[in-house]
Amino acid sequence: MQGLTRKIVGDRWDGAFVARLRRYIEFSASEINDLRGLLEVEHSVRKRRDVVVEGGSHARLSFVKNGVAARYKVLHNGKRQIVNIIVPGDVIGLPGSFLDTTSFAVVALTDMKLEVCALDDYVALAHRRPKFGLALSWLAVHEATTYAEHIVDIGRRTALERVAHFLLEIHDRLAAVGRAAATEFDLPVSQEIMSDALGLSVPHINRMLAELRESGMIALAGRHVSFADIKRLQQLAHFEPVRLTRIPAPSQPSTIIVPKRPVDRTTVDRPAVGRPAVARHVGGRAALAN
Amino acid sequence: MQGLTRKIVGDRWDGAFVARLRRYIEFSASEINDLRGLLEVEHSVRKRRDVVVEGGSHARLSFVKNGVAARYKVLHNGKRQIVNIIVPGDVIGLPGSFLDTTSFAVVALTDMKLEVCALDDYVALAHRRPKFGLALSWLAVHEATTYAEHIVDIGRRTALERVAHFLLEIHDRLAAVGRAAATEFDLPVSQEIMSDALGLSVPHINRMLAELRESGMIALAGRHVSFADIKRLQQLAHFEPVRLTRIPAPSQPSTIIVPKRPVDRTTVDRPAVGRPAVARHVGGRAALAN
DNA sequence: CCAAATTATTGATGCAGATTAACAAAAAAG
DNA sequence: CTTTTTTGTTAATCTGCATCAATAATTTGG
Repeated sequence: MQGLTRKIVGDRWDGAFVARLRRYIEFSASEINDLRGLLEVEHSVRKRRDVVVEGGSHARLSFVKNGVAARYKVLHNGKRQIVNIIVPGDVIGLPGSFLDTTSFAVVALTDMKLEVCALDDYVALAHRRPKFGLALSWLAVHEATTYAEHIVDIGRRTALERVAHFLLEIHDRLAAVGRAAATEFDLPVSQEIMSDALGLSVPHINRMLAELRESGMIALAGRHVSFADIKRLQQLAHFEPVRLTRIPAPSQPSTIIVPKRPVDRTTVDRPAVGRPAVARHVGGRAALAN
Repeated sequence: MQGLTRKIVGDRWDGAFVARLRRYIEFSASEINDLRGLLEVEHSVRKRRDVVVEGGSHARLSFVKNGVAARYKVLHNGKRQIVNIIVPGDVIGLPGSFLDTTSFAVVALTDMKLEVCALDDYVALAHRRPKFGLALSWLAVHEATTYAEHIVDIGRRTALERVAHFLLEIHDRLAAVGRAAATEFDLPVSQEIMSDALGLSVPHINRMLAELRESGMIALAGRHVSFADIKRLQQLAHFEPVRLTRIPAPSQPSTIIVPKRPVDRTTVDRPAVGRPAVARHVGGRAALAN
């Protein structure tokens, strides 16, 4: 299973996390340096342990250098729902550190290495360097988008589609940080984790994986997954990777007060797509942007 | 149905949206004024129309002054999943304006009034006034948290629990912007919308509502809902409102470079809660924060 | 105020996926 | 290398909710 740990990028001190921020906006060496000043020395979390992100004034952000975790919630009926799988380059503490009544937990699925930073310090940095505040916004929006995709997954996809979508998403996110090859990767989670992430039972996950194998879309060897027919798989799963725009550069660098903008032929209110976007049982194809 | 429109706060020009930002951090009059400078004149969207939020350089943020909308995605199999119900004080365009491949749509469920602002302008403002960048982060984190709750809802709650949770959540969010009384409100959505939000069929939504009524937890008159036994309802739904911390004030106002922090007895790695947090079929109770 | 469209309600039938229960195969631990 | 623990696999049975269908009540719009 250590094919998973194939170290490619992100193991240098400023690896995965800085790379992640640079996906949204460029940072100068001195800016990166300021951020570095906030980071505590590297932390380790062992497999199966909880990653703690206390709220209040002890809130922190943890940047994952290495390893995989799951953010989850347990209901009183004993059922657990995993909300997101966390991979290198992701940030832990994004919902958690901001919540009064703290309600999601994170458990390490493998041994992990983290860079930890006090939220207060990060906010102070953002006051001096606004780009960091914006970068945090983009990070949070990215997170929200991933969650939105998961809602669609669980709410409206069949079991087979869900499993296919899960494989494609995890692969895509690992590949984005150099942890996966083009059409194959080591799945970093057990079927039990998948079941709690997808709202399905373990036996059924197993059957769906078997079905994907039998129908020739994937090949499985232990936890090593290869996409034998990625096109068909993507089509089945209705998969579309999440890609954010970059943070726009400010048109006029600063200080000038922008005048009130005139009304242009804007946004809002338009004929929609022919029929009632809210059709009774079915719906047509999707409408527009958001 | 116009009990819904009981105008309390949020109808003055700087109503719901500014109030929303102030939930996270205090703004001075001059700061608010800068924001005001970016807003285009008020826009209207008619019921059933799509709210357009184009991507790329035409991206915009729309602040809901009035009315209700739904953010959704339609799959190729024709099924629609509503990801979130949008109420006054919410922002439209948070995922949408940041996505390259634009994949979520927003439809107005009632007539709406919006304040629209170009994303580029907002970002430029955030460069001058870092607080706005941070406020956007908090807004996005709030959004992400709501979505996370929806994942749990759809993934692990029974149909009855889901409907109960939906009612409580919408009520809580409406009450937060002065659009609902303490234990009653006008449900701003049809059962069909609920069905697409909760991943259930319309007939089943109907049956679950009937069951909640018969068991004495709610009373229904058309779309007017009263919580007859809110305690029991909350318990059934395992409901916990989303409450974010406020943005911490910077300890040293600015410019001073914060020195590298020493390692304190930190976060991470701890015995977890007794047994394997990842138990086979069930799970124990929740563990820690995030 | 009437016609058309949308929304709510109720019932009968079927299936996707849960549940339970073994057992096999791998990892981990010693 | 052996024991223990975790993970994977398969099968039999049961059920929650979808689906389909039809009708009643509302709302909207001309």
